[in-house]
Amino acid sequence: MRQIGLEILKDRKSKILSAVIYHYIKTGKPVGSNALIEEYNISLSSAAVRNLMADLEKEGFLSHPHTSAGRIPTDKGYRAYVDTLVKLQNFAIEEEAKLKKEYERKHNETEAILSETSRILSCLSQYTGFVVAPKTQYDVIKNIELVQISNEELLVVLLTQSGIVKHKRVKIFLTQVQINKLRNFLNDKLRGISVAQANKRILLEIKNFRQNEAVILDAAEKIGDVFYNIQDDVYVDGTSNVVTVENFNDFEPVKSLIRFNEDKEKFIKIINKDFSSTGINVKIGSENTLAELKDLSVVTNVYKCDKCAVGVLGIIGPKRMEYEKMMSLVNKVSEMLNNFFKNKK
Amino acid sequence: MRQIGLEILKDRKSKILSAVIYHYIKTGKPVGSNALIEEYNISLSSAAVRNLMADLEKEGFLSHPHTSAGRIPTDKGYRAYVDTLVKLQNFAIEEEAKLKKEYERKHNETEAILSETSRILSCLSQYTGFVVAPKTQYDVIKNIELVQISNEELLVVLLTQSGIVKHKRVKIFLTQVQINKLRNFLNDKLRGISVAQANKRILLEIKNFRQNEAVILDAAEKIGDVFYNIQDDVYVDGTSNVVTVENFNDFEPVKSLIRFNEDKEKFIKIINKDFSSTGINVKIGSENTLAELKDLSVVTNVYKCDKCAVGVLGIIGPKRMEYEKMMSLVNKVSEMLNNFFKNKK
DNA sequence: ATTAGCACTCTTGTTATCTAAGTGCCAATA
DNA sequence: TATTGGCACTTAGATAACAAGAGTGCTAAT
Repeated sequence: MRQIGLEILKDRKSKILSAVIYHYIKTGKPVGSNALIEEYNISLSSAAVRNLMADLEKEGFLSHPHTSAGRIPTDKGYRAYVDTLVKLQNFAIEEEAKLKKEYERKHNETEAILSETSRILSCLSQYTGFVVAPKTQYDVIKNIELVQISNEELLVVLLTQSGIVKHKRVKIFLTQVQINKLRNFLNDKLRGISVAQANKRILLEIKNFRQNEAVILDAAEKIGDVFYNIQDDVYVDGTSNVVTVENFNDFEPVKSLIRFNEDKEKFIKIINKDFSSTGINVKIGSENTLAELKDLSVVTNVYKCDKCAVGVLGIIGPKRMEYEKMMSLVNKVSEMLNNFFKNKK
Repeated sequence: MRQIGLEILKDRKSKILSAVIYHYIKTGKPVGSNALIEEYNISLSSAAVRNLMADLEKEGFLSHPHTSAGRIPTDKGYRAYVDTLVKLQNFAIEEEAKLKKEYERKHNETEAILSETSRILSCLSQYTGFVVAPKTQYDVIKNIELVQISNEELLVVLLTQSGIVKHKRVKIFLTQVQINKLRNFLNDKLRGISVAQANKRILLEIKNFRQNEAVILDAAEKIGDVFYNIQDDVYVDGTSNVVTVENFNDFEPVKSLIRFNEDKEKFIKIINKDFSSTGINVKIGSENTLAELKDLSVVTNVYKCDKCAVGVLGIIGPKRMEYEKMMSLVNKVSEMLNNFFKNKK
């Protein structure tokens, strides 16, 4: 982890850096020395400020679009800003109340809550909001239901602790009596354990239960495979918010963002890989492993369900975002989602 | 319905119109009189062509970006082109084979097929492809499964003829014995009828079955409500394809297209309203009721499942699209989806 | 009816010029 | 020695002038 603290940035310098970034985020235009001393009470001459900015540029925190332009932050600059200069804001009381109400309104369907949460994130941030569903692999099995839907296909319906319902067809044919036996067997043996463990457990139990009908055990084995191939969902909202001339002036970053959004599988993989550490997580521009995100910043947090199954939520926006606000927002919303799942138990 | 046939366009004129639109679609630049006589074998002078183009402009088929520019088609021009001048092309044999293979590969999960179909549409068109799932209201009930998931919530799982699985939580608590009775009751009475009729049928049957336990009948009534509020799904792919400088040079149409895609409910409503007539359907620019689509063209066709439950599929692209190709594509893909559902029965 | 020819219009690209913003550096200063 | 005022220098961006090119509309001739 990079450690760029106030320690190594002399006090005055860090004040300049902070002011430059703050101002750039507000205006989107390169910040000159005069603009700085006018708008922030800096008791220095413009020349002194220029010297300091030149230093900050040498150290890699700021850069120059061209010789005669003001300074703009580099990714390293944003990073220092986020690491040391940002304080989480308190939420406006009205907004928090509004949020709470939203969650109380429809509290039954987990999927609806997740989708609503991504909408809330996008609305309040004015950027792209997303919620990756609790990782099914770490989720706990609550119930398994079986329905014969044709003479060659059985529908397996899985309900997890976090309230998510998944279903999959499997090539199996059984009589009603056999289905009942299998259902009891599966629920008996798998209820309460994680989805990831399910397959192993089935194989284990099959060994112990040789007295059961072979057909049923074969079917159980087949169903075991289902648990490996469960695709998690992701809810994305507000992509159009990011599409503005203000944020970008050519189509490429926009295109790649949309493409990223459309490829759910990739989305989930990347998000889970890069953003699964606990606590608020910020990746700025090139810090993102994915080329599609190199002109964007991502702010995330994990949320927990039953202390083990976890999901990730967050926002994606331009690098020039109000980090304080966004981090506070993501923090608050993940808290609320935690609460939702806590009450669910 | 507009009727702009060859009847009212004198033969030579319609040839000019056709050539102008064809050329504009290819190049994207206003078409001048010289370009026309050079590239298409028109045995007229440029002046004569100019006169004809002036006529076509007066009649509203062409327009002028500015005095000294060539002509571009109006929406009315495109309409005439599509209505009278387009012939469906045959599909390249390799492409058709590729398509067929795709459908044979994964033929079990209906949802997967629909999602795959939207991907195929987007890939082959290079625009946005979409598939609206078969209208659940017109779909036929195949099976209803019930799972008590807590001491206040019952999960209702609905499987339809077209292979789509829907689930919803309902505030009901029953014993296992009661659940079994209710399940039998529901499947007995509802299997084979359409989702739209389900609620009415339940109410009817409740009257006839007063001997049953009141708790169960109350639950059945509650479940009846579920059938009213089923949200259909829509699968969209390739939105990023439409986002190019070639198609647009400002962000607004792109933004509104993305926003439209994100609001599934609105999407489905509009598509169902405007595109549910059978046969290939084309709406050009301002012919779309939705402002978001006024700079785009939409090509759709319906697909049938079991002769009654129907869905819509199609593509959304710039007005300047190759209509022949797109209409042929949509036609072919809807045919294949029809086949998929026919084999399913 | 069709065409050749020409004046006219408008876009596009190029070049030159000017202005404003902002830097970098240096000599003066407290 | 740290800070400051001053000044030369650089660059983007705006504006205007100009030429070239494309294409039209109209008219007179065929």
